[in-house]
Amino acid sequence: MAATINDVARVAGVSISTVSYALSGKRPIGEKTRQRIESAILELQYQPNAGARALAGRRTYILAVTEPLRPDTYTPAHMAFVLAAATAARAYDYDVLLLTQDEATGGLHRVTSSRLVDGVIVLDVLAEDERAELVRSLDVPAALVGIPADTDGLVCVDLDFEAAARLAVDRLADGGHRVVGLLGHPPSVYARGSNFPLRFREAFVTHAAERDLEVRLGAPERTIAGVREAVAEILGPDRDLTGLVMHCEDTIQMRTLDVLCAAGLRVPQDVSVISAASTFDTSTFAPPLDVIPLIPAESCSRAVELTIAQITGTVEPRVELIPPTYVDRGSTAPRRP
Amino acid sequence: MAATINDVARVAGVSISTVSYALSGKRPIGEKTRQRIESAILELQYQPNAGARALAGRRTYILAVTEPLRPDTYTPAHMAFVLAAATAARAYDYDVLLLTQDEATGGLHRVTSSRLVDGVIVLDVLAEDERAELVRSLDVPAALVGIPADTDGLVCVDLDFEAAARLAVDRLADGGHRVVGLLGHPPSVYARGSNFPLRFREAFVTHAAERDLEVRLGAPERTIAGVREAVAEILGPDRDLTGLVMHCEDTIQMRTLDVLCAAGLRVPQDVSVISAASTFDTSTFAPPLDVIPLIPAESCSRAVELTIAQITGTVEPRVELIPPTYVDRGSTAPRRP
DNA sequence: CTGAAAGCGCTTACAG
DNA sequence: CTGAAAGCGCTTACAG
Repeated sequence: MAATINDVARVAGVSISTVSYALSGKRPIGEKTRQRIESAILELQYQPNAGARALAGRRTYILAVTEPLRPDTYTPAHMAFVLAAATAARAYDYDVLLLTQDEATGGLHRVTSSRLVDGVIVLDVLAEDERAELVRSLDVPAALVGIPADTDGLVCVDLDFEAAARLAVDRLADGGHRVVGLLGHPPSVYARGSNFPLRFREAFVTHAAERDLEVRLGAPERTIAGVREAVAEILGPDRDLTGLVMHCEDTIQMRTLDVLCAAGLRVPQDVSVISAASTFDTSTFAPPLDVIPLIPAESCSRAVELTIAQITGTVEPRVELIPPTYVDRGSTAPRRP
Repeated sequence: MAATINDVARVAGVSISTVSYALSGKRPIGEKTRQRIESAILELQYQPNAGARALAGRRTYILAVTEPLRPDTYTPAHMAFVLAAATAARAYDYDVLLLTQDEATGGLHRVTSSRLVDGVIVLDVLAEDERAELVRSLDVPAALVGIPADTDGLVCVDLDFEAAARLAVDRLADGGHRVVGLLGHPPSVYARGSNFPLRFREAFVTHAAERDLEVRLGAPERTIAGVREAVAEILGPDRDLTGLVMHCEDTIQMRTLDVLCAAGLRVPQDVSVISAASTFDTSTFAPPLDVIPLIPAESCSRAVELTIAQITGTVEPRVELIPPTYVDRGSTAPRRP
């Protein structure tokens, strides 16, 4: 039914190897020849057979993307990464095979050893992640978006969460704030061993100490009551807190702003607020928030790049940290006496 | 490097065709033979090469899943469908190739005509959806989850949203409620041409008229202010509304409950509330809500089933509507005089 | 600049 | 119940 390379060769009056080389560009083709091949391809609507190409070329042009999507996972952010990975892959003419939960390791094993995929992108990496182990032992082209506890032999890419935390602290300290708070993820997220919330929190505490700030930590549940409670606690009985950093889901951030507003606290006049390592758009919040963005496209396209580099050559194991940037939207101000 | 079927055959002392048949089960194998083959496979850690299998067997065991993930799309719900499709596919030993936005039609064309995939699952179908056209003209095994305006020649599966709307209306009407409201999606969702919100709303209005109810419609924005405004409007100046159906995102539903609570209205004593066609868990809401669930696993596994049936045989074009069910959690009560 | 041919690793009639 | 062999549709040395 579908046209094959033989059909194209016949119609163009050349050999199939010439057609193949014309397609891959791996050797020079005469001008008239290339024209004849091109029109034959158009005429026949030829599309190379993926299976044959994979078998002969030892390359499927498919990348596995594993994203466990665990319960309690914050879907929009994780999906943003899946999407970014897919988009980045397409930019290199790769397709993406989606591997989810139950398949975390079994599926990875299956698709790599059957050569269904040329490489692997690992998303939502835990500090202790069996997928990291597997990738290491499988010795397959791969990149992790996130940093496991043991990075030995692995290629990892991530936002520099420690630097992001320091950036937020410095912004507040430089503004003269003395008492600052961190509103983090729900407790279960820290318990699960997701590594970046911990990395952020530790760096936050450490650097705040270095800058001589008093630090208060909150880990609110998603409910309105949970947020209200955490905010009240972090503000303190005297409401002496004047700097607030939020490293959590958009729902919690929006609710926090609701709560501050209801409490009669103005941003930034009474409290300076920074949204840290956020994947969502804080410019539509009321008020718009200063943000240190976490850009999925950035880490994912680098991860794809490094994976493909491994497919076509060699890449030294490494941990690449992406430097954070600060976007000012007027939600911070110097502390008022 | 990796073991091939030839290695297995050699180690087991049989021909490669016997190994192949042992693997596929397409012809009976002697007991001792099967044992020898099995242990050879284990010993060599043999995994059939996907490319070779695709080429010779004309089957890749991959399904394309297209989910545009448009801006303004409600990610968690859509992801739930992608996940459900992936899970359902794996149950049939199929993998899933993820096709996103820009690739809506171009990608579909590419992966089907290169025989990269055996079939297609189309998610988040619009009333006018170019993917529906494409699937029709490509004549590839496919199923849509959702109902386009023109279903001619297509296989479609979806929750029966009309029946769901009637179910909700009947519940309220039977409880003696006379003034009922529908809190729907943000206006942009209706504008976009997503078909199920419209199907639900129309059936709601029609059936409420049949049951002699006064109907009020709201389409709030996601913000707290937007919800507050819509709820106030729907309650009416006299607050004579006693039945409320919500067909919208969880954020809006949670905020609506906040607003009702703040207004001093109790559920179900003052207002009976039903969550309709919801993919999320309403049992953790305060209060837990009666729900007519929309279960992604249901429609997706049926869609996968019908697609695979097309791959292996013939399936008549059809529109399959899944009957809704009602889960009582005590958020509705008879109207008090 | 181009072609003839081997080979990638399977599946499946065909034969016994 | 099992084997020998053709063939799936490409890529890529090898040769000219």
